[in-house]
Amino acid sequence: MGVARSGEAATGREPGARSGRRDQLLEIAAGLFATQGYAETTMRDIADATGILAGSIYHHFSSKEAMLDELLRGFLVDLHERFAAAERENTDPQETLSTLIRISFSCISESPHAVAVYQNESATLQRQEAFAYVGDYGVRIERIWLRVLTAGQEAGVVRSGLDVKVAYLFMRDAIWSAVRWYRPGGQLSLETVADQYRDLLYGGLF
Amino acid sequence: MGVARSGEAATGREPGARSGRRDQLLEIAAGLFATQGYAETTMRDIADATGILAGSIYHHFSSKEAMLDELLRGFLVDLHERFAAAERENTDPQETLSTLIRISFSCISESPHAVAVYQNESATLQRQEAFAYVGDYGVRIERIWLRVLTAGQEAGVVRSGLDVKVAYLFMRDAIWSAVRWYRPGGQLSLETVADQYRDLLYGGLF
Amino acid sequence: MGVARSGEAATGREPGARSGRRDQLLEIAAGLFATQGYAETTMRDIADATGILAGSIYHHFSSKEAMLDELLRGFLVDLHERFAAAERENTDPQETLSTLIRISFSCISESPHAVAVYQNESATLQRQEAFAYVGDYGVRIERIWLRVLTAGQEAGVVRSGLDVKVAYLFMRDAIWSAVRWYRPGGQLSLETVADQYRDLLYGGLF
Amino acid sequence: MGVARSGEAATGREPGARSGRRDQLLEIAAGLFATQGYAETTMRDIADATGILAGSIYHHFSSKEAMLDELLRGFLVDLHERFAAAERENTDPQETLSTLIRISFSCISESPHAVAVYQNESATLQRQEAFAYVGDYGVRIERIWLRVLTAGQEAGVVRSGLDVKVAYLFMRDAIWSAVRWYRPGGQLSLETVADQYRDLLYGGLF
DNA sequence: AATGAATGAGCATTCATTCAT
DNA sequence: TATGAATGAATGCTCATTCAT
Repeated sequence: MGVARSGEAATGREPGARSGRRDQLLEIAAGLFATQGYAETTMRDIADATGILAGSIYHHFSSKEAMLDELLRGFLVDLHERFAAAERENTDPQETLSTLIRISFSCISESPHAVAVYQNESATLQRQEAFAYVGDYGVRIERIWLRVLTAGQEAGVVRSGLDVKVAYLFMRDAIWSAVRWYRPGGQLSLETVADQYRDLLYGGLF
Repeated sequence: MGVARSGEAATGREPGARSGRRDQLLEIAAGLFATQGYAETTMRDIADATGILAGSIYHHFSSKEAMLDELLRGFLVDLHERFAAAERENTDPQETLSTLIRISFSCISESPHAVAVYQNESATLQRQEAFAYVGDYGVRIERIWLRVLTAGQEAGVVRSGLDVKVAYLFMRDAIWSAVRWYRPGGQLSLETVADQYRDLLYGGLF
Repeated sequence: MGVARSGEAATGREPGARSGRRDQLLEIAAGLFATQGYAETTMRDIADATGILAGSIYHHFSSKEAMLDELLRGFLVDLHERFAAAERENTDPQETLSTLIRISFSCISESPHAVAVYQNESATLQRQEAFAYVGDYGVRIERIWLRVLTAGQEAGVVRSGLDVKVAYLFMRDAIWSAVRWYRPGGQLSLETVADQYRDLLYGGLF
Repeated sequence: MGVARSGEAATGREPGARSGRRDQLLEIAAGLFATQGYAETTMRDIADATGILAGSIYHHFSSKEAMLDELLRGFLVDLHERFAAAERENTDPQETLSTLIRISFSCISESPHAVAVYQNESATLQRQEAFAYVGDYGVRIERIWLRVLTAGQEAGVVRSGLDVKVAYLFMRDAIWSAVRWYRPGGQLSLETVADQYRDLLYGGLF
């Protein structure tokens, strides 16, 4: 978009804009993958939306799968890191849980496309060897949540009758599914949704 | 459909198995659509799994789309009817809500494939004219839940601070998403899950 | 045409109605071949129009090609016989020519479907070994016309400057093409058309 | 179309050959459509004859129908324009008629494939919405001929007893059908045929 | 005679990918 | 970097034909 090609100061690209086309392609692809589905999105769709020809994408990405991989891996690495940091830096289970929920909604807000793609495609993807890491990260993230929930139960702040695994799945699905209907700029602000969700979860959990 | 041909008793076909191939095909297709995705499932996949040739499917269904249509329409008509009946026959909002939740889990138990397909494909499908009814039924079902939640709020049993629309989406997503991970015959019985979900929702709602 | 198969008497079928379904099928097929084209007409089209299932046609005809064959062969045998008789029974070239033209229009009137099929498909068909006879009859018929035209030229009634081959093709195409636009029961009666054509041809020929 | 790429002179491409493959494909397709029929010609036939794979055709044409459309539209637009110009630029009816006939034979000589396809497929095509223009051009062309014939009748050079519509159909069919048997380089030159046809028509008309 | 299920070959079309320019 | 022509495998679908009932 508006890439000044002629010479661009002899590749003296300003930091932050980095490899323009590459980022642009990945962003556009993410949007299409999220709304149409990965399989339903063709390289031509991506190319058309970017204003180049399909074959030219291969100068930036080795395959369509590589685009999906980069998108998901970036998202999962970041998400896991943020969750892990939250667990590391907090001691109070209830506080930690609040942070995990807040991080989740931040992600929906910041990378809705990646979240949607993860929601829609991860089940199918995990069966492919190349995307086994998607399942791995899912497990690692689940373990964090389970540890926090268990700690909460031991601290007596989370209901003792609860199966923490069920509670985790319940929370995970409720929260992440919001990406499917949440439209930024719509009637509801993400904060409002996040607050209501927290109340609903807390009322049920504690 | 369900034509009882003379001699059916003679061939010892149990009632319910009815028009063999057609039902078999739809069931197999449903399973594949649910696990691989509609677009990712080829007519050959379905045919192979059934033990016939791809072209032969067209003796029973006019197109791949027709199979999806029959699957979704049957599911939605039935689901809507059960929800509508629950609203019609109950007066107490909390009781009604319990029934709606119970029906939802029944559906997940009885037609997991249809539920999964609906979960995974409805967003994409609604943009197609031929599947506009998918969105229509979604709206009708939402209205039922919203009426029940509002009635609950007016009766003072549902928290007054709650945005019923947000609460509905929260419940809907949490419940229906269970189809993605629930495996019949696994560690958790559906009843256990349903009970825990009801408790989590009630704790949050009331 | 009108082949009396053994057993016809046994079934007590009134003469003239003969083997009902078979004739009916061939007639319906002829109509469809004529209007949609042979390749574009499916066995299902024919079956639907007849009120039976496609597979059932094979109780009457061994193949789709067999239907076309029977249609064309019957037409060509009959046409050739009539032309040959006209040549045999007439002595005056101009009289004979008139008869040939009259026979042609009779055919268009009596078997418009067969004429149309012959017009539309003969070129493609002649390349197939099984339909080589179509070309053969074409040649035989052409020879009759050429003999009559040559006799007319020798008798001094047909213009001497004329290349009889060109004249024949001119006449043949003009006359038979009428089947493409002539609609019985329309504004023009076949007689009117035939008269005008004869005048146009005579004016040009003599 | 006709994009003069830099280096075209360098590659020594003669002007008129222009965008090689596309033109080549359309020409080859035209030949196959004309001799085998449109429906009977497969994309593989065209691709094989061109020396590429069937799928590659779609790089140049969006569909098989698009090829037919381009062929017919180009032919009809050109033919109509030439007929219209002839009517516009001539005052004497007999002279105009001569020109129309001459133009027709020119077309047969220059674009025999397009003429043949039009002859063979137009009847079937007109029923399809996308090819309605084929019928429209047919009507427009007919109107030109009818106006000229009528003017000739009023000027007293065309026989008064003639139904001009019948005369037109007679002429049209006789002339255009020649494409079916005329082979350039055969015994008869097109000029010879055209001359004989003109004489035959004039003898009949005037 | 007719049905209806099935076959197997073929068709137009799509699409990720490659590569010379 | 980008183009555009080409590939080759796959996809949904059609259709003449067969055959047990």
